[in-house]
Amino acid sequence: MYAIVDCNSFYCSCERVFKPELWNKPVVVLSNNDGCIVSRSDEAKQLGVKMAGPYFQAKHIITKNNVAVFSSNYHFYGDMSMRVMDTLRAMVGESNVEVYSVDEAFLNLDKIPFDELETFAYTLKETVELWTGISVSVGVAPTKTLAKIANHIAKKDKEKTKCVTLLITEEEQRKALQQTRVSGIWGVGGAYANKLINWGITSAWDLRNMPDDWVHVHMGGVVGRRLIKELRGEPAIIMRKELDTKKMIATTRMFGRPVTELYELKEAIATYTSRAAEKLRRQQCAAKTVSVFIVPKEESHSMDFSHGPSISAYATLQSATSFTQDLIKPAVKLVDDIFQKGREYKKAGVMLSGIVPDESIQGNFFSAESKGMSRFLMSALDNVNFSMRDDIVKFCSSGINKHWKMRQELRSQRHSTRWEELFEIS
DNA sequence: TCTGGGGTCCTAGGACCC
DNA sequence: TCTGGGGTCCTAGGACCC
Repeated sequence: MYAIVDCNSFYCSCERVFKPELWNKPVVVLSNNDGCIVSRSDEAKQLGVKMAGPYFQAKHIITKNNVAVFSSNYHFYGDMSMRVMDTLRAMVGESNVEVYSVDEAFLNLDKIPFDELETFAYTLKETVELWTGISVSVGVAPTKTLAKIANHIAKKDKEKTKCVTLLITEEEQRKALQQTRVSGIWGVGGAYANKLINWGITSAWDLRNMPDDWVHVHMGGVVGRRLIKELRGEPAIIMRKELDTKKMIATTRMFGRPVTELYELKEAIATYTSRAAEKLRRQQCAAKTVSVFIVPKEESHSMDFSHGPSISAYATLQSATSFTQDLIKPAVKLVDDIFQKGREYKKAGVMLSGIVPDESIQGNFFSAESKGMSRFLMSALDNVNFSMRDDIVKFCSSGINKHWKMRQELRSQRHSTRWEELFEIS
């Protein structure tokens, strides 16, 4: 049996932990650049604030109803997430927890006796809330996909379910699948959902009853086969060892205002490259490919928003590296190649790929002897930036003023990760 | 005026090899 | 006259997730 434990309105719940005056009040948290709404409390949902909708469009509802608004505070949320995950590990053992995202984790419950599953699910929920202040919903089922569906049901009617739903018997599963739209299935996104509905397949139950071969042809081959197996209660997506080494590392940001100058674009790219290189070193890896992209601002009058096409270029390095200076140089050069004078840009990003473990880096016959020094410099840099504050030491090419920096006007205090912002009780 | 920032997996097709 | 079959590796692109 699997459980999925999913934090309720995670970012909002984090903000509330240190602000009891917001309990039972509507709260929303914005994405970077204060662009979209990425977390809503139940009260905000009831007011009609849309998930992932642009902030400016919901502003009238927000001011009218006195909704509390926060910019994202990822240091804080990351720390709270760790506390939740540590609690789960303490309860089922480290090897039975798979952290799936910042606010959810799959648990393997094979060791829990069948008739104790329900009690255990409630204990899980209550313990996390008691130890961290974050409320969670728990879904339990024989496969991960069914557990996700159980979790949705638990969240949908909290009064009735008390945030816990089990889909153990075939009867329970049938009912749950019949009331779930195909678009609500984990693994079915917009494209497949539309396709399925056009075929007359509207509920998860309908999909579950389609032949394997049909699903193979129409839903991405083995991916689709796995999906319907899971819906039928046969585990096909197993617990994964935590992926500690990423295969791709990206740092991308919208700008706070449109950018037109080449030097500003270069500063931004240098800054993002530094951040990406830091992530790379944290997982003790090196990268062989650097790609850079910029997105021009464009007039758009269409209803459904989409970013325009991005302009990108990549460079393959002679040998994989994790040194910031060796990555910034090619990255900034790529900006020269793709920049067009006279255009406005709204977003840029850097991606590192071709990632290999650091110890396996092939020596380059022609590279200078300075490698030891670089390594020393990098670890000094990371230590200072980690212990003091981000970016206190940086490369000059990153710029000093950063007029292009994203907006973040409503960020809360980093109560749990910064001494000078510690929560005070008077 | 104003719309995030990360990631993953799979498939198809081309280049290349023997 | 006539030109195979099987494999690997890489990249681009499409789907998905939160």
